[in-house]
Amino acid sequence: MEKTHEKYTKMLDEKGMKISHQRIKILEYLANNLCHPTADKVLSDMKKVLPTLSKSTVYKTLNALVDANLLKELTIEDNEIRYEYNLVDHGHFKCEKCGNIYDFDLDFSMLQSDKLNGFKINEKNVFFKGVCKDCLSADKA
Amino acid sequence: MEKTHEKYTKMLDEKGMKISHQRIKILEYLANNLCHPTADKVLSDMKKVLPTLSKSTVYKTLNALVDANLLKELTIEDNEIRYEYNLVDHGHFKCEKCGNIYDFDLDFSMLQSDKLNGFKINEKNVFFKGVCKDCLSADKA
DNA sequence: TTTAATAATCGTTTTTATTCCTATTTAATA
DNA sequence: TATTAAATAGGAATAAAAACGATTATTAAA
Ligand SMILES: [Mn+2]
Ligand SMILES: [Mn+2]
Ligand SMILES: [Zn+2]
Ligand SMILES: [Zn+2]
Repeated sequence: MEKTHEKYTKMLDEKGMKISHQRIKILEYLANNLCHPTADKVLSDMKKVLPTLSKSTVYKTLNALVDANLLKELTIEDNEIRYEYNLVDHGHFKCEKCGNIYDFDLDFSMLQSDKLNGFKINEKNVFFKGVCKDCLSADKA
Repeated sequence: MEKTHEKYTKMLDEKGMKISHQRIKILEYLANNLCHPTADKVLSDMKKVLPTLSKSTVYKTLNALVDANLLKELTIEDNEIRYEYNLVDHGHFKCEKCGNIYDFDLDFSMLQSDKLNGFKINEKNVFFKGVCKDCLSADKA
């Protein structure tokens, strides 16, 4: 219990962030929930454990963790920001039926264009939309 | 004048959409403004020509044109939907300094992953973020 | 351990993009 | 031209995210 918290305490500390109970718990939540949750899902799930946790703290903390490069922000749909703990480059697939977001590996070095010569590229994003395997086979039945 | 409108009238007609002055003008605007404008920019620019044009008409029309596959929707940032007339697959680069969005060509057939075998892919999106050439050279000065 | 300074949290309010509502107007068609 | 069905205008409603300010927690020094 204390042991696992030490990990997140250290992560926050290394980024020069003040250690708070909420920050440790939110970071731990993201590490254990790799489903790309929205701020709202983070809040509603964590209220069960931290009943006094506020919406504004969740938003502010998630943004702070993104700024510190401890989390990444995903904008697949326009109406929701999603967060993820996995910082390794990978692509995303969102199923239009079930709404699940799937990770997939991709060689990001292949993604280049002569038109961007002289540009400083800080971030590469790849996302697909469609229907996932499970939903396709469910349709046949 | 009439001649150019015939083009957009035909495009709407072929999709089974009712022809209206607003729809023709909005489609024409998107064709002539390949800068990936937001609904708000479409409205404010077009108010100069159509002063009675309403917000709700712009939103409803843009959505209808996307549904009819006459426009494509871009979600690069979470807080704004952008629209574009160019339906050919291409990547996008958003400059974090000036906010400009640049198009670039890319071989989309290269984008695949074994993990997505059996998935139905309807849409592929690629966007980068960083600093554009112009902003970089402006920084040196 | 106490204290003081600083930063985070909470609860609320504000902002803003988008959608919804409906009376009125416009377009399609017979 | 008259009928009908759909689109528009204008404003109200919605909801995610950010801003605000009082309170509380964290940190580091006394
Ligand atoms: Mn992911
Ligand atoms: Mn484009
Ligand atoms: Zn699915
Ligand atoms: Zn720039």
